Amino acid sequence: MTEAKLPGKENFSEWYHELLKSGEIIDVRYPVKGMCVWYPFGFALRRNVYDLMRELLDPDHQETQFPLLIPETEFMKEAEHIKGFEDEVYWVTHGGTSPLDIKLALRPTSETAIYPIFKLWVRSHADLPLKIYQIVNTFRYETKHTRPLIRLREITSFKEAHTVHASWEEAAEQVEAALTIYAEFYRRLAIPFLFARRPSWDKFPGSDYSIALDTVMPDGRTLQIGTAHLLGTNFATTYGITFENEAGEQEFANQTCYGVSERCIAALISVHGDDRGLVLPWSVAPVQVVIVPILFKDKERTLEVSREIKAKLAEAGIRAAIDESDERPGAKFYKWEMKGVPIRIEIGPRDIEKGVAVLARRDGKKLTVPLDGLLSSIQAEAADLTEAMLTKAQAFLASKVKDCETVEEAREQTAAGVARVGWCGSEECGHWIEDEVGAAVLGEPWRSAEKHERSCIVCGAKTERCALLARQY
RNA sequence: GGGGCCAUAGGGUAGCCUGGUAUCCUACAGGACUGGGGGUCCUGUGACCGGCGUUCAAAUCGCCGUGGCCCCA
Repeated sequence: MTEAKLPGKENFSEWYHELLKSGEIIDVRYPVKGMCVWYPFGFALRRNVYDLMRELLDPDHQETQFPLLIPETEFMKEAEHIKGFEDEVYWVTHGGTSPLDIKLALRPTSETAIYPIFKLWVRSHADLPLKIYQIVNTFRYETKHTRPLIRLREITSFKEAHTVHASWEEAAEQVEAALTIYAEFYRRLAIPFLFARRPSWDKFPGSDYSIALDTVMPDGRTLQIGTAHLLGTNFATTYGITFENEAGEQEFANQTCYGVSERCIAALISVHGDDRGLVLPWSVAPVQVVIVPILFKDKERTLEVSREIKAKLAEAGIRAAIDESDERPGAKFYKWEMKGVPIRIEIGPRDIEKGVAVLARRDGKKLTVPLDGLLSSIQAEAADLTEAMLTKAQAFLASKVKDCETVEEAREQTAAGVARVGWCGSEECGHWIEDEVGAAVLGEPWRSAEKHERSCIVCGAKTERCALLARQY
């Protein structure tokens, strides 16, 4: 079944590409640059992950969907926003053979599709706050190298939320609420990350400020896996989103937007995977338990017991599968390990005689458990496994972030990790750092408790501020 | 933005320099024996990225396109 072994994870790029294929996540062979196909198994994983996202958003947001095409006239309204995206927009210029009067953009993100409608939906303070989200595909004509799930021309799974508020302060609170939701989302996926306030030159075009979540990939480069933007009244002014306040006056609304894309899946795969393949958290694994019957002697009896176990697990809401194929047991073990299944149950004639089963965790631990306590054993091991994954991932991230005092040190550190350096916060010093260190300024840590006196690595000014530096995907 | 490498069955490859019959592994299909960590044997299916050019003849040489990977900024 599963063919070639994976290259070692230390060879990250090769490992990642091979795993997408062998783990049946993404088929990269679609003949358009930067556009990939979800295998059914990968799509099942995607669905579970996005169901989790919905679960977290739905209490306070409404899901919706806006069109893919945006008329040029709307798209071109917000000057700063256009500047940020115009080089990477796909345009629809023809309907059949007739040129269109007004070109249509394939959304690179949906602000300019949504906000003209927000203008209609928002009339009075009673309509606020308005909080919606959609999970859609977006298109960006990337000129750099595309990478499956990481840098795409068609982003297939962009979860974007858009909110409207009466005041700037309330919008800023919403940004914090969004970050809290994302933190919980990634906690459940056992993916640790860093919050950073993006530097002014890297904020979302048209925003007041942007907060990002970055995780650290196995090679030490960072991956942005979520952003939240305080838009203030910038777009509201452009699109005329006003509301009547309690005093009866028309006022511009304050807005936020925040998004997560399938990069969350890239992170999931990269952070947890090992040399044997995917390692998926229990909460989102398409197959949580695989039962491998050991078929010799009384095959029918073994299959019968296996099916009973599967039925019992399914009844408890566990996604279980039996591998009844004609492979040898060893081949099945490798196959399902490649697919990241958290728990495997081996059951053969000898176990049935003794009333037990062998339970093997994806992290290698193996134990024999009695059949009548199987369900609770699985639940306990699943919880422990998830905890172990998070602990391991956190330790890795912690090992990849270091305080640096000098440019040389920072340069060395960012070769395979994240450097934290004193930074006065000026744009001039920021650019200097990027040039000299040869890494990007991710921004200033956000929600970080620890503050202490430093000096700017460039100008030497005393400051409590600092910057996170890294090579980015 | 700059530079390099590459494209041969579903996947991985040999052949290309020096033009002529496409190699091996794996996967897949059928069968037999097997079965607690990638089984064995038999039989079979399946490929030269696209276009143009050079040539008696192109996987091989040239040009263009498309797609992929890596490095640097």
